[in-house]
Amino acid sequence: MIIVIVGPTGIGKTKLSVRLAQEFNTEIISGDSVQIYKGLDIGSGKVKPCEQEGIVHHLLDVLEPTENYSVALFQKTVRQKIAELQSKQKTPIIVGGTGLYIKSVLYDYNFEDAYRDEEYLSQFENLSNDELHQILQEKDSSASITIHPNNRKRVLQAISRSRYNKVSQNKNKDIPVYDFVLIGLTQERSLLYNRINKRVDQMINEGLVEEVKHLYDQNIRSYSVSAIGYKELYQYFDGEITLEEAINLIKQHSRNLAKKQFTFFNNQFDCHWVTVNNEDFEQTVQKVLQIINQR
RNA sequence: GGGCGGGUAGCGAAGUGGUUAAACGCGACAGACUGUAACUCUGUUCCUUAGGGUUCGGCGGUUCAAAUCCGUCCCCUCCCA
Repeated sequence: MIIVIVGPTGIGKTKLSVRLAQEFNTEIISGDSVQIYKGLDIGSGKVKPCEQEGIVHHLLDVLEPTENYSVALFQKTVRQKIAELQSKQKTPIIVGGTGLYIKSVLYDYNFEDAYRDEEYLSQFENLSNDELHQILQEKDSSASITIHPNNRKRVLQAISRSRYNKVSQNKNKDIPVYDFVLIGLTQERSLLYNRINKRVDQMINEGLVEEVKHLYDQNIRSYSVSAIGYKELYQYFDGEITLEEAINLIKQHSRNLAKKQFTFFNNQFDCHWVTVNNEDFEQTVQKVLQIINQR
């Protein structure tokens, strides 16, 4: 069995996962697309060494900020980690907020044959969104239904994919490939938003500005630093906005992210939702343990 | 006290007599989701018992018709005293 913890940013996934890992004497696999990067610590909400309680954490700090990451890579490495842990008779705990990444591990997503072929796609450069969508409809009608014509990036991606897969892969997205318990942490929206705002202030106090300055000074302009907490401070260092504006934007973008995460987990997963009790976190832990032990 | 500019939906901001609750942006809410997913994209957003009803600082007026014209009062920015 695999234990999976999902939920919006700032809800307490990290804290819960460490407690569970202690309880089950196991290790944690991060399901986060930003914490994978070295040097993006405070802003990504990465577990601090002092919070780890000696628990082994996988998939943190494995990429340089200049490297690219992808769902396919995530799926591959996490599936390897799962196999490793299971061969040691350990229950893998996957924790994170990147919905698609986690879903691609647990369900039958196949990335093997399909990748974005820029050279092939270059021939479509001058076509309009609607023309592109028309092409997709011919190549993969089921994909064309879920992708809006204006979503050019995904339309192109799907066209590229259809080159290698005659039949759309979308139909496999709800076929599980593991035995897992899926716990979703939740909380009243206004409470969570409050927590998020405070957490951002805390990040600033812990030295987020310095952390980002360090990346900025190395002239890192890769995709990694377009993450929330980084892109806003880059704007500040570029002199486009004030520090105060940057902080407010980080808060707002974090709230927007939490909202989007709720949407994904609510509609793409069938979670056991657990409402987090901030005053008595142990109560939350017990609720989660109860759900896991019912399996 | 005098002069200028201005007060438009949660906020910002178009509109300056007549296809219209009022462009657009932001925010908020809801949603889609197989390769940058902390991405990309979509819908709704005055009230409504869905028949309608009330809006563009307040009040009054002109007009068949006003956010748009006139009068008056209130508030704000800037300038002169």
